[in-house]
Amino acid sequence: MQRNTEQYLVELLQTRNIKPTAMRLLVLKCLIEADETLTLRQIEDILYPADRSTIFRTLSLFEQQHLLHSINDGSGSARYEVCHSHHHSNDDDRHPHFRCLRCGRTICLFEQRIPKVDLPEGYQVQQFNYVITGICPECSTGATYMA
Amino acid sequence: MQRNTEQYLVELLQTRNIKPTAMRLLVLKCLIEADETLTLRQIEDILYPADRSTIFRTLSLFEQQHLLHSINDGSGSARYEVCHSHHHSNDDDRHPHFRCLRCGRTICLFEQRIPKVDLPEGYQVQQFNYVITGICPECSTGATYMA
DNA sequence: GTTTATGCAAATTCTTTGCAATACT
DNA sequence: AGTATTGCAAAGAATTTGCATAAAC
Repeated sequence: MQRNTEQYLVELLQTRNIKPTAMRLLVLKCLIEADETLTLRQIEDILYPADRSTIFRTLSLFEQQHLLHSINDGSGSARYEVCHSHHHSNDDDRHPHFRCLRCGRTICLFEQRIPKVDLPEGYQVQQFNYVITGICPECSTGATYMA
Repeated sequence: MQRNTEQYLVELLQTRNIKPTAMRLLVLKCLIEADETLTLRQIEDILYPADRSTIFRTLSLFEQQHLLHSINDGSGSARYEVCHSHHHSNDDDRHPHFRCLRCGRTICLFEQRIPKVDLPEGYQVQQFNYVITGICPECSTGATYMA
C-alpha cells in the first residue's frame, strides 16, 4: 500500500474512532477501491487468506461507527459499501442501488437520490433502502460484463 | 375453509396456471389473511405440521407465476406477500415496506407508491424494492406491539 | 401408468459466536 | 499486566436439493 494512501485510510479510521490496525486498513482499502458493493465472501476472496470472522467483525465495527453501511439487495447476502458523506452518524448520503440479475453485481447509483416517501404520523424513520433489479447496461448490450 | 373462500382461492391459482392443491390453497390463504409480509418460518409455524420444503417450493412456484413477490428487508430472511395487481407478469403494484426494528414486523405501506428513479440509458428495470426501517407507530407509543 | 406434488432428510450457504492465542499500550 | 484484536473452529439460521413415496390425471 502506498504510504500516502495508507495515511489517508488511517485518518479516515481515526475520524470514526477506530484504531487503525493492519486488517482494518486492508478491509477499508478493499471497499474503497471497489466501485461496487461487496459481500463478505468477496472481501474474503480478495484478502485471502485473511480470516472470515475477523473481516466480519471489522465490517460490523465499521457499520456501527457509520463508516460503511450494508445493503440488502435480495441476492441472499449482505453487501457493504463505504459511506460517502462524512457527516458522523448520519447516513443521509444514501443512494439507490441497482442489482444486475445477469452479472450479479450491485452497483451504486451515485447520481440519484432516494426519493423520500411521506409516512403517516407516528413512524420513526431510521433508514431508507432502495434497490432496483434488472439488467445493467453492460449486460444489456450483449457484451456480458464479467467481474 | 369456507366453501366460497376456497372457490375464490382456487380461481386465483387458476388465473396463474397453478394447479390448486390442498397445500397450495393453505399457503395462499395464509398469505392473504396476513396483513403483513410473512417469512417462510412464519408460514411454517402457521401451517404446522406442514413441511418446510413443500412450502418453500410452493412459494417459489407462486413467485415464478407472479402470484406473489418476495421482499428483502434486511432482517435476514425473505418475506412474502401476495401481489395485489392482477395484471399478469406485471409487478407494478409494488409499494414501499416498513420494517420495525422493535417488533420485527414488516408492514406494507399500501397507501404509498414507490417513487421511481430515472435511470441512465441502458438499464432494463424489472423490479423496485423500497424498504424503510425504523420504529412503527404501535411501538413508538410505548405500547409495544406484540405479534 | 405416467406425470406431478409432497415429505423427509440432509447439503449448502451465510452469518455469528466462543475461546484461546497474539499483539498492543 | 491488562486490554484489544485476531484466528480457528464450530454453532446457528436460512435456503435449497435429492430422493423415495404418494397423489393426481
